[in-house]
Amino acid sequence: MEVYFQLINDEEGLAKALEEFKSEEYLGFDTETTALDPFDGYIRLVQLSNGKNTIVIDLKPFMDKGDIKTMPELEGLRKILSDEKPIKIAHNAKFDAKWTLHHLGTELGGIFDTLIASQLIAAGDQDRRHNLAEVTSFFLGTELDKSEQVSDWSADELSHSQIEYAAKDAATMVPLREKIVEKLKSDGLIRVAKLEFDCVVPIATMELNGFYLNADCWREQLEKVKKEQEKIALELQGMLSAGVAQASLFGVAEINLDSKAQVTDALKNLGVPVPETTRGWQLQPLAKDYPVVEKLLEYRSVAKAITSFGETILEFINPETGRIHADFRQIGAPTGRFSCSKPNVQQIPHGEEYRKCFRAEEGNTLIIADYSQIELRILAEFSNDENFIDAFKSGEDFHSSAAAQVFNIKSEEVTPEQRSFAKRLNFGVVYGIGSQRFALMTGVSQMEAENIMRRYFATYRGLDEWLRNAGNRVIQERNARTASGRMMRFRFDEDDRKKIASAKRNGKNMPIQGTSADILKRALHLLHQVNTKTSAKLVNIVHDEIIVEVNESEPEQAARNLEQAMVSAAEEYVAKVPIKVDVEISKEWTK
DNA sequence: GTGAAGGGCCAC
DNA sequence: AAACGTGGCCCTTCAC
Repeated sequence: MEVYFQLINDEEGLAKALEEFKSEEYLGFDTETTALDPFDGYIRLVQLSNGKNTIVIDLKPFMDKGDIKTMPELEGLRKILSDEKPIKIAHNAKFDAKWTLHHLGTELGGIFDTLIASQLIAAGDQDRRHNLAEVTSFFLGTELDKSEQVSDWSADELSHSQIEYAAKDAATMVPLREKIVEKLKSDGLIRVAKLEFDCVVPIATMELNGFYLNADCWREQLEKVKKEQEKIALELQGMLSAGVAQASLFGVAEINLDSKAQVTDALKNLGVPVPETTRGWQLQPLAKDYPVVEKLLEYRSVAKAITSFGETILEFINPETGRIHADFRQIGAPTGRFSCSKPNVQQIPHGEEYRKCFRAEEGNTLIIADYSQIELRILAEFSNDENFIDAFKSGEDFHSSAAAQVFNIKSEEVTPEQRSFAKRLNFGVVYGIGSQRFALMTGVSQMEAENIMRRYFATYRGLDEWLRNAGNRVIQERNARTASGRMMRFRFDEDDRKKIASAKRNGKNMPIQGTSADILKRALHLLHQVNTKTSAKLVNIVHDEIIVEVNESEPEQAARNLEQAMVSAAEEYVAKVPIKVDVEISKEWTK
């Protein structure tokens, strides 16, 4: 592909080019930066293209003159980027949004993200890749040379090849969007695409904001936990080696407690009926009969917290901001959920000793808000089940209400055991639990488990029917959808019973889990609109939870704003069931 | 040494 | 025989 492009490095050239571009509906948009992290480098090039003409703006000469965040010479550029129109077409717009926000002081407005669109269309197909070269090849059938991507963008003089590469990336965006839009339309993905695009800037902003972790607090807690781990390790070592001591001529044999093979051997030597795997839920039932198993589970839960989050999490504290700027993937799962890494702040253990180290900075406070039972409310909405909906409408403890209905007794007569059955089933049905698993987790016999499940589904006929239909539907259609139209595709052979069973479970779970993700994303958009007018800063999200940091002088208003955004978002998708959001104002990430 | 696979546990 | 959905990250093991 030949591209007509123009290198711009002064005010006059920029003004002239932008004059031509500002009335366009769409512009291809890209940046070249000297680093991947906006805290580590600067923006070298900004490229804009209407498909016919492409401009490559070299920011270096502007930077040499002063602060590019405020200089009047760049006002036109900042405006075209922040305006809703023209819509900027970018691949992984979060990246460019972070850089323009941090270095140009400009919040990107009007986004079409070809990466997100490609992921929506692939709908969970693991074989598809979504880098720009692959996406271009898939939708346009043309090859894109990315060899200059990692070249030195800080050189005084950029090579012709570098500039041409930069121009091509932006120019490709315009025809690429046209092809992608066709596919979004034919797949019924326009609404969800809009939902996702609206979410890009809130997430970019959140990543720049970061989440404050108090390092001293963390180290202190770590010391305590390490001591505890050593103690438990020693005890476990003693209990396990009792079984192999006879085999060792030298007395006590050392067992690597982190080795599944060695631990399994040792357990067998002690006469423990070790199941196929030694995963927690398999071992749990044995814990009450075998103290060594209980000790092992204790060791593993302590060890996990140390190994996974130990010292390494401190390395993620940015020296400039003193905060953790984790990496969020907007479509991390095919259900639409976010995933998070480096570090995964969606996976911090619940224990207060860990969470209390995540807090507001001096002078601020946190607002912690989470949806109450959002997935079950979505299931109630979808299934239209009168009893299930009533249990929510009553406003009482949901699991108790459910237990009362299932066991046909008064709420006040529900025993803790009955509530526990109901609770586990309520959660389990969302995943397509089977009676075997239910029996194992509750400790009742298989037959008893089947009985309880039969009662449960007899109470909630509508729910039962919806789940069956969802399972059948996915086999017919080979896809499942959420309320926003988000899609997940399934591939299986007619006779592959395992895959079919798995697809059925997915067909039940994906619409629920995915609609919950839709709602959270919608809430982030609504929240962002009001946050920009206040000091409130989004700092973390965990699937059904949003955490905002705000000046301690005005937490009540921020809390109301957050709750309002979350409730409104959910009500766009859930109408028959009340939505409940629990809000806490706290200095620390604890409840 | 490095990298991938397997197994395990954390979050929701 | 029978698996309860989505992720990330750790450790061990094993191949090169």
